[in-house]
Amino acid sequence: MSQPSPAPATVAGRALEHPARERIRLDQVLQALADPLRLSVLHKLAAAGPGAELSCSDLDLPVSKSTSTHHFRVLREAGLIQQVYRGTAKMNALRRDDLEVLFPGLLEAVLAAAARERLR
Amino acid sequence: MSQPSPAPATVAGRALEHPARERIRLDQVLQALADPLRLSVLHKLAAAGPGAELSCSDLDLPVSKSTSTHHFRVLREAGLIQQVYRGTAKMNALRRDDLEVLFPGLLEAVLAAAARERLR
DNA sequence: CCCATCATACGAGCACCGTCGAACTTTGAT
DNA sequence: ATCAAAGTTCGACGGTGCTCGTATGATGGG
Repeated sequence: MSQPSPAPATVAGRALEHPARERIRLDQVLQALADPLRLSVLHKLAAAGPGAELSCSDLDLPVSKSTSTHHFRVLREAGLIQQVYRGTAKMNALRRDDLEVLFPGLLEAVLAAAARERLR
Repeated sequence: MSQPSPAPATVAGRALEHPARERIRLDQVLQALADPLRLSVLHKLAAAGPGAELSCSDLDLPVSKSTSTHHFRVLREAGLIQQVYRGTAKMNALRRDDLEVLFPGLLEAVLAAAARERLR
């Protein structure tokens, strides 16, 4: 039953818990969005193009590593990003499709709003 | 004791502080949205039609009066709602236009997302 | 094999948030 | 003038969130 990892070939690391699409909760998503640091992570991921993968250190947050880990976990558990181990690095990607199916236009609107505010 | 309140001519009550459109901050908006209770307030206001005014008690939140006051203030200070005294009641209305100018599609997307999740 | 690198876990501190009850103010009606 | 209704203010309490430092674990290269 609970032995689902017959070594997924692609990646050697430990598994990371992601909420299935149907389990993504709006409250959690909004909560995750309501932090400037996390918003900046989403912006950078979006700006890197669709399907782009950036490592945690690539994103270069102005906080300690433990704090960084904390924010990435919040984003992952809210269902906003997908994380995958690649060597010693952990790669992050936006869950654009899942979010678009669940809450059409939401991510776009928020990112656009952030971009717009940046230009004031 | 301090202020005899020189009668603002428009309406009998004293004035309430609202952020001007240009002073509305996205972080504050998202923070305000990230609470189920406040989200439900916005939903009810939106459902009441454009320009609709509902009193605080009309919205009938499942919390004490002081808590209710707190949430309405958060919404007002974030720039999401406009409040006006009308007799003993305080009327609330969505700031649709201002929000649409600042962050096009954002409010719609959030409300639609909430509605969609309600149907799961 | 050892080590540097990337990230996690844990505990702690601190601030903020959501909640309440009680006392008060303002307004309109009896 | 008195009273009831609608909100506000205040202080308090508990929970949660953001932050850090230190110690720990996994990975890949020399």
